[in-house]
Amino acid sequence: MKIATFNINGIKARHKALPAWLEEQSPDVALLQEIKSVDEAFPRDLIEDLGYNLETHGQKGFNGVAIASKYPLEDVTRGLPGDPEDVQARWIEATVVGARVVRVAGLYLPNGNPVPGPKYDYKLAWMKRMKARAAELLRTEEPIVLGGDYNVIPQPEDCARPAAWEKDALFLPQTRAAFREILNLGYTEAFRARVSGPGHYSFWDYQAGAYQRNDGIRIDHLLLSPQAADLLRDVGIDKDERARDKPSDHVPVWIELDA
DNA sequence: ATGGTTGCCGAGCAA
Repeated sequence: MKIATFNINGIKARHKALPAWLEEQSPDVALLQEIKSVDEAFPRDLIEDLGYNLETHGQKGFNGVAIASKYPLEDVTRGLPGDPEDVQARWIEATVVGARVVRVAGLYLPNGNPVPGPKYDYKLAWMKRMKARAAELLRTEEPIVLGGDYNVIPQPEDCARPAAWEKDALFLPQTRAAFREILNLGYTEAFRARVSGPGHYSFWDYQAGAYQRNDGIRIDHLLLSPQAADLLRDVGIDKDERARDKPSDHVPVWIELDA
Protein backbone atom coordinates (compact mmCIF):
# COMPACT_ATOMS: atom_id res chain seq x y z
CA MET A 1 0.00 0.00 0.00
CA LYS A 2 1.50 3.27 -1.15
CA ILE A 3 0.51 6.23 1.03
CA ALA A 4 1.47 9.78 0.06
CA THR A 5 1.08 13.21 1.65
CA PHE A 6 0.80 16.25 -0.59
CA ASN A 7 0.09 19.88 0.29
CA ILE A 8 -1.53 20.93 -2.98
CA ASN A 9 -1.97 24.66 -2.13
CA GLY A 10 -5.44 25.00 -3.59
CA ILE A 11 -7.47 22.32 -5.40
CA LYS A 12 -8.74 24.74 -8.05
CA ALA A 13 -5.23 25.83 -9.01
CA ARG A 14 -4.09 22.19 -9.10
CA HIS A 15 -6.78 20.88 -11.46
CA LYS A 16 -4.07 19.72 -13.89
CA ALA A 17 -1.06 18.93 -11.71
CA LEU A 18 -2.88 16.83 -9.11
CA PRO A 19 -4.63 14.38 -11.49
CA ALA A 20 -1.43 14.09 -13.54
CA TRP A 21 0.51 13.10 -10.43
CA LEU A 22 -2.19 10.65 -9.29
CA GLU A 23 -2.14 8.97 -12.70
CA GLU A 24 1.64 8.79 -12.94
CA GLN A 25 2.51 7.75 -9.38
CA SER A 26 -0.73 5.96 -8.58
CA PRO A 27 -0.66 6.18 -4.77
CA ASP A 28 -3.24 3.97 -3.07
CA VAL A 29 -3.88 6.68 -0.51
CA ALA A 30 -3.24 10.42 -0.91
CA LEU A 31 -3.45 12.70 2.12
CA LEU A 32 -4.06 16.20 0.75
CA GLN A 33 -3.64 19.51 2.55
CA GLU A 34 -4.54 23.11 1.84
CA ILE A 35 -7.40 22.24 -0.44
CA LYS A 36 -8.63 25.82 0.18
CA SER A 37 -12.18 24.91 -0.71
CA VAL A 38 -15.45 24.19 1.01
CA ASP A 39 -16.67 20.60 0.59
CA GLU A 40 -19.54 21.62 -1.72
CA ALA A 41 -17.19 23.39 -4.16
CA PHE A 42 -14.51 20.68 -4.28
CA PRO A 43 -14.16 19.37 -7.86
CA ARG A 44 -14.58 15.74 -6.82
CA ASP A 45 -14.50 14.44 -10.42
CA LEU A 46 -10.81 15.29 -10.74
CA ILE A 47 -10.09 12.54 -8.23
CA GLU A 48 -13.09 10.21 -8.40
CA ASP A 49 -12.74 9.76 -12.17
CA LEU A 50 -9.34 8.17 -11.52
CA GLY A 51 -10.87 5.49 -9.32
CA TYR A 52 -10.45 7.06 -5.90
CA ASN A 53 -12.81 7.32 -2.98
CA LEU A 54 -12.73 10.81 -1.55
CA GLU A 55 -13.37 12.32 1.87
CA THR A 56 -12.95 16.06 2.38
CA HIS A 57 -12.86 18.39 5.35
CA GLY A 58 -12.90 21.83 3.78
CA GLN A 59 -13.02 25.47 4.78
CA LYS A 60 -13.61 28.65 2.82
CA GLY A 61 -10.45 30.20 1.45
CA PHE A 62 -7.87 28.60 3.72
CA ASN A 63 -6.70 25.29 5.13
CA GLY A 64 -8.76 22.19 4.37
CA VAL A 65 -7.68 18.54 4.21
CA ALA A 66 -8.81 15.49 2.26
CA ILE A 67 -8.14 11.80 1.82
CA ALA A 68 -8.25 10.04 -1.54
CA SER A 69 -8.06 6.26 -1.51
CA LYS A 70 -8.34 3.42 -4.00
CA TYR A 71 -9.38 1.23 -1.07
CA PRO A 72 -12.60 1.73 0.89
CA LEU A 73 -12.48 4.33 3.68
CA GLU A 74 -14.31 3.64 6.92
CA ASP A 75 -14.95 5.46 10.21
CA VAL A 76 -14.06 8.89 8.85
CA THR A 77 -13.70 11.63 11.46
CA ARG A 78 -13.10 15.33 10.91
CA GLY A 79 -11.32 17.82 13.16
CA LEU A 80 -8.59 17.45 15.77
CA PRO A 81 -10.13 16.65 19.16
CA GLY A 82 -9.46 18.75 22.22
CA ASP A 83 -10.88 22.20 21.47
CA PRO A 84 -14.52 22.63 20.44
CA GLU A 85 -13.79 26.33 19.73
CA ASP A 86 -11.29 25.48 16.98
CA VAL A 87 -13.02 25.86 13.62
CA GLN A 88 -9.93 25.46 11.41
CA ALA A 89 -10.06 22.45 9.06
CA ARG A 90 -6.67 20.82 9.64
CA TRP A 91 -7.30 17.17 10.57
CA ILE A 92 -9.10 14.19 9.03
CA GLU A 93 -8.91 10.49 9.90
CA ALA A 94 -10.05 7.34 8.17
CA THR A 95 -9.52 3.60 8.25
CA VAL A 96 -8.15 2.28 4.97
CA VAL A 97 -9.33 -1.25 4.24
CA GLY A 98 -6.59 -2.79 2.10
CA ALA A 99 -4.89 -6.18 2.38
CA ARG A 100 -4.25 -4.91 5.93
CA VAL A 101 -6.27 -2.30 7.78
CA VAL A 102 -4.44 1.00 8.34
CA ARG A 103 -5.73 4.00 10.30
CA VAL A 104 -4.55 7.19 8.62
CA ALA A 105 -4.69 10.83 9.70
CA GLY A 106 -4.15 13.70 7.27
CA LEU A 107 -3.00 16.88 8.97
CA TYR A 108 -2.14 20.48 8.22
CA LEU A 109 -0.25 21.73 11.25
CA PRO A 110 -0.44 25.52 11.79
CA ASN A 111 2.40 27.58 10.36
CA GLY A 112 2.75 29.70 13.51
CA ASN A 113 4.39 32.83 12.13
CA PRO A 114 4.88 35.55 13.18
CA VAL A 115 6.67 34.74 16.44
CA PRO A 116 5.81 35.70 19.08
CA GLY A 117 2.06 36.10 18.81
CA PRO A 118 -1.31 34.39 18.86
CA LYS A 119 -0.52 32.33 15.77
CA TYR A 120 2.50 30.75 17.44
CA ASP A 121 0.50 30.14 20.61
CA TYR A 122 -2.12 28.39 18.47
CA LYS A 123 0.55 26.25 16.81
CA LEU A 124 1.96 25.03 20.13
CA ALA A 125 -1.52 24.41 21.57
CA TRP A 126 -2.45 22.48 18.41
CA MET A 127 0.67 20.32 18.71
CA LYS A 128 -0.23 19.54 22.32
CA ARG A 129 -3.69 18.42 21.18
CA MET A 130 -2.13 16.38 18.39
CA LYS A 131 0.15 14.67 20.90
CA ALA A 132 -2.87 13.62 22.93
CA ARG A 133 -4.64 12.21 19.85
CA ALA A 134 -1.43 10.50 18.65
CA ALA A 135 -1.07 8.81 22.07
CA GLU A 136 -4.69 7.70 22.00
CA LEU A 137 -4.24 6.15 18.55
CA LEU A 138 -1.13 4.25 19.67
CA ARG A 139 -3.17 2.47 22.31
CA THR A 140 -5.07 0.65 19.55
CA GLU A 141 -1.83 -1.19 18.66
CA GLU A 142 -2.84 -1.04 14.99
CA PRO A 143 -0.83 0.25 12.02
CA ILE A 144 -1.26 4.04 12.13
CA VAL A 145 0.07 6.65 9.69
CA LEU A 146 0.02 10.35 10.60
CA GLY A 147 0.84 12.19 7.38
CA GLY A 148 0.78 15.81 6.36
CA ASP A 149 2.29 19.26 6.29
CA TYR A 150 3.76 19.50 9.78
CA ASN A 151 5.28 22.96 9.27
CA VAL A 152 8.21 21.64 11.29
CA ILE A 153 11.84 21.46 10.14
CA PRO A 154 13.03 18.64 12.40
CA GLN A 155 16.81 19.12 12.11
CA PRO A 156 19.30 21.65 10.62
CA GLU A 157 20.01 19.18 7.80
CA ASP A 158 16.35 19.47 6.79
CA CYS A 159 16.84 22.97 5.38
CA ALA A 160 19.34 24.45 2.96
CA ARG A 161 20.06 27.55 5.06
CA PRO A 162 19.47 26.87 8.77
CA ALA A 163 20.58 30.39 9.75
CA ALA A 164 17.70 31.89 7.75
CA TRP A 165 15.16 29.85 9.75
CA GLU A 166 16.59 30.37 13.24
CA LYS A 167 13.77 32.62 14.46
CA ASP A 168 11.03 31.09 12.35
CA ALA A 169 8.07 29.22 13.83
CA LEU A 170 8.98 26.19 11.68
CA PHE A 171 12.42 25.77 13.24
CA LEU A 172 12.39 27.27 16.75
CA PRO A 173 13.70 24.93 19.48
CA GLN A 174 10.25 24.91 21.11
CA THR A 175 8.64 23.79 17.83
CA ARG A 176 11.17 21.03 17.27
CA ALA A 177 10.80 19.89 20.88
CA ALA A 178 7.02 19.64 20.50
CA PHE A 179 7.54 17.55 17.35
CA ARG A 180 9.98 15.27 19.20
CA GLU A 181 7.46 14.84 21.99
CA ILE A 182 5.06 13.29 19.48
CA LEU A 183 7.80 11.11 17.98
CA ASN A 184 8.91 10.00 21.43
CA LEU A 185 5.49 8.56 22.15
CA GLY A 186 6.71 5.75 19.91
CA TYR A 187 6.34 6.99 16.33
CA THR A 188 8.89 6.60 13.56
CA GLU A 189 9.46 9.38 11.05
CA ALA A 190 9.38 7.29 7.89
CA PHE A 191 11.75 9.27 5.67
CA ARG A 192 14.56 9.41 8.22
CA ALA A 193 14.13 5.71 8.95
CA ARG A 194 15.47 5.10 5.45
CA VAL A 195 17.39 8.16 4.21
CA SER A 196 20.12 10.14 5.97
CA GLY A 197 21.96 13.32 5.12
CA PRO A 198 21.14 16.82 3.88
CA GLY A 199 19.56 18.03 0.64
CA HIS A 200 16.16 16.31 0.85
CA TYR A 201 13.31 18.81 0.83
CA SER A 202 9.54 18.85 0.36
CA PHE A 203 8.89 22.61 0.03
CA TRP A 204 10.48 25.42 -1.95
CA ASP A 205 9.16 28.97 -1.80
CA TYR A 206 7.67 30.38 -4.99
CA GLN A 207 9.91 33.43 -4.57
CA ALA A 208 13.46 34.17 -5.64
CA GLY A 209 14.01 30.96 -7.61
CA ALA A 210 14.15 28.84 -4.46
CA TYR A 211 13.62 25.56 -6.34
CA GLN A 212 16.25 26.33 -8.97
CA ARG A 213 18.75 26.98 -6.17
CA ASN A 214 17.46 23.98 -4.17
CA ASP A 215 16.84 26.37 -1.29
CA GLY A 216 14.22 24.16 0.33
CA ILE A 217 12.97 22.75 3.61
CA ARG A 218 11.64 19.33 4.62
CA ILE A 219 8.36 19.88 6.47
CA ASP A 220 6.01 17.20 5.08
CA HIS A 221 6.25 14.04 7.14
CA LEU A 222 4.76 10.59 7.63
CA LEU A 223 4.82 9.26 11.20
CA LEU A 224 4.37 5.52 11.74
CA SER A 225 3.15 3.62 14.77
CA PRO A 226 5.36 0.61 15.67
CA GLN A 227 2.91 -1.70 13.90
CA ALA A 228 3.09 0.45 10.75
CA ALA A 229 6.88 0.81 10.98
CA ASP A 230 7.11 -3.01 10.89
CA LEU A 231 5.44 -2.86 7.47
CA LEU A 232 7.66 -0.12 5.97
CA ARG A 233 9.16 -1.14 2.63
CA ASP A 234 10.21 2.10 0.96
CA VAL A 235 10.07 5.91 1.13
CA GLY A 236 10.46 8.72 -1.38
CA ILE A 237 9.94 12.36 -2.32
CA ASP A 238 8.47 13.21 -5.73
CA LYS A 239 10.80 16.18 -6.17
CA ASP A 240 10.13 16.52 -9.90
CA GLU A 241 6.54 17.60 -9.21
CA ARG A 242 7.93 21.01 -8.25
CA ALA A 243 9.19 21.48 -11.83
CA ARG A 244 5.75 20.87 -13.35
CA ASP A 245 3.57 23.60 -14.91
CA LYS A 246 1.60 25.43 -12.22
CA PRO A 247 3.07 23.39 -9.35
CA SER A 248 2.24 23.53 -5.67
CA ASP A 249 5.04 24.91 -3.53
CA HIS A 250 5.15 21.48 -1.82
CA VAL A 251 5.85 18.08 -3.41
CA PRO A 252 4.46 14.65 -2.47
CA VAL A 253 6.24 12.50 0.11
CA TRP A 254 5.34 8.81 0.13
CA ILE A 255 5.81 5.46 1.79
CA GLU A 256 5.22 1.92 0.63
CA LEU A 257 3.83 -0.44 3.28
CA ASP A 258 3.42 -4.23 3.25
CA ALA A 259 -0.30 -3.79 3.61
C1' DA B 1 15.77 46.34 5.00
C1' DT B 2 12.83 45.31 1.42
C1' DG B 3 10.79 42.61 -1.95
C1' DG B 4 10.54 38.75 -4.17
C1' DT B 5 5.46 34.75 -5.66
C1' DT B 6 1.20 32.32 -5.48
C1' DG B 7 -3.74 31.31 -4.15
C1' DC B 8 -7.78 32.48 -2.09
C1' DC B 9 -11.22 35.77 -4.21
C1' DG B 10 -12.20 40.02 -5.72
C1' DA B 11 -9.24 43.50 -0.66
C1' DG B 12 -5.80 42.04 1.74
C1' DC B 13 -4.32 37.93 4.21
C1' DA B 14 -1.79 33.69 4.50
C1' DA B 15 2.12 31.32 3.41
